[in-house]
Amino acid sequence: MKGSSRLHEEGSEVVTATLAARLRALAPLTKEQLRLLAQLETERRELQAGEELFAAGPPADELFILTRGWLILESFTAAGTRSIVRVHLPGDIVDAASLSYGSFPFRAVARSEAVVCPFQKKSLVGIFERSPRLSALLLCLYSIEIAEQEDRAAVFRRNNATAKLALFIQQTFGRLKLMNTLLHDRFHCPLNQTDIGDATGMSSVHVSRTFSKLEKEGLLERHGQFTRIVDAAALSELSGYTDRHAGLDLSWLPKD
Amino acid sequence: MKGSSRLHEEGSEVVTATLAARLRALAPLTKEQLRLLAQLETERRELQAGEELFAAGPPADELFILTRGWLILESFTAAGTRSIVRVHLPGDIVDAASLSYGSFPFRAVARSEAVVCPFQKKSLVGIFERSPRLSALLLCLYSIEIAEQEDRAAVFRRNNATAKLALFIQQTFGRLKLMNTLLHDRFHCPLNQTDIGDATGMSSVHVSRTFSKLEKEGLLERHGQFTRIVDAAALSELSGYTDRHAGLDLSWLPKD
DNA sequence: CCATTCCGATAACAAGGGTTATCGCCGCAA
DNA sequence: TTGCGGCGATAACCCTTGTTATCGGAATGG
Repeated sequence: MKGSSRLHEEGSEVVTATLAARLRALAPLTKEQLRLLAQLETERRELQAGEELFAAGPPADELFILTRGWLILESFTAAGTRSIVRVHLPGDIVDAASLSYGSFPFRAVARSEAVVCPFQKKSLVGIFERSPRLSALLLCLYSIEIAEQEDRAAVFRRNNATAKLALFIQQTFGRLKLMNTLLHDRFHCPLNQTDIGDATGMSSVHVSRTFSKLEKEGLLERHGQFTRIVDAAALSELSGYTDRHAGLDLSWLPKD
Repeated sequence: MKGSSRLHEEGSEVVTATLAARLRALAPLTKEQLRLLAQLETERRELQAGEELFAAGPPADELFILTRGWLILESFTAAGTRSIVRVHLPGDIVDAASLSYGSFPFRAVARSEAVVCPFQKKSLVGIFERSPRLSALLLCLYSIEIAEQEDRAAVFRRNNATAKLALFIQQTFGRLKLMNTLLHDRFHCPLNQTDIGDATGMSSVHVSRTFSKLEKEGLLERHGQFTRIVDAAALSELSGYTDRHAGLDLSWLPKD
């Protein structure tokens, strides 16, 4: 039993997804289009939990597709307070916004064992030149990102810890479920309560309080790093969560 | 003097910009590319202050480019609390994220006299098919949007009213300055303190308190709806503001 | 000219959540 | 086995901010 981690004992699955898979989940793609996307994912780099992918500052001429594991984007104030800007899951382009910038504004750190595929920004040109459909789909991916970010900002504006935590759980779980025919209604999260606090804008103490409250009220159950959503409807009520991967209209996409 | 509004007396300029102007500010465009963009801005619709552009819910097969005035995007919780998700200025695609969605998630309301150019989502196909460069630039526009939204979320996470207000002022002023060879260091904002509160996640009372504090400390001055930034450096220190329209790297863009 | 409405300033009070500290559990290494 | 470090739970205290209410000025309309 020594070699098998508790993770596998409890039935976790390895979370894996490519960008191609993510886009194909949005709309059908031809073999040629998949081939174009595959060119972005030829290189491969493995990261250990805690390893830094990039620091804030250095010039950014490449981007990374996260294909396995969890990765966070963090920023620090002058005073040293950390804020987790984004929790990345497989299929994400890491720090998608840095596409336009000369240097990375945030630091990226793996929170579990992870795999990324680095590619040159320049390689995107091939996609823009050869496939209007993929160009449009990329824009859709970015616009979904904006929508989710707007949802987060909307909840963060009102200072309600319960809503913040509920939204975090729903969004994270929703995105895991998207790429993964998942483990029932239960998911594994390698972030500790301090991380979750920095991601939701609350102290770790209050994350603990709020988690306990939600559990006591029967909305969820926890077992170590695993969370089971018991009453999704009630959670959504609290957070105002809407699944931004549903309700899409991509009928206008170009064919090729 | 009866007909001339106080606005003009104090030297406000009419804030106007097209999407073409916005993109051209990012990177040089050919006449042909400008022509393609102009096709999105052929229709035109005027709005009065307070007029609704669209409600939350109805099907969305068209998008709007705001070319003049101020417009806000608002959402309401079940309890009736309002949150202003986004303040739109000329050159913006209104609710850019709704590109991918079948219906509008938010309500859009003009906050001053405004002009929008409606266009069908389908018309974007022409751009994707004919200009890789414009396709890429659109993606850049969206990624800048994400970056600004991330900045907002980062500040909203830490509950610091001063930082929230400072960031709001800096981001808004920065974007006005971008499209507008502006009025010195002073700008006009048609939003009242309740609006600003709903946009920054604070009560109108606290907006008032915080504004007064910033003024007393000599970081800014107010005269009616006009605000003059006195100490931009100090404001940035408070909010951690960085201008997301600076530091761009678009060297990788396709030529055509 | 007065009534009404909108808005910003201010005060008093309440509360949600941050801060700090302590404790206990668990896994891991010497 | 012991010691150490990371993590979550819990308690006490306090501060920032929300809430409610009142007031006064400015603009608007009859």
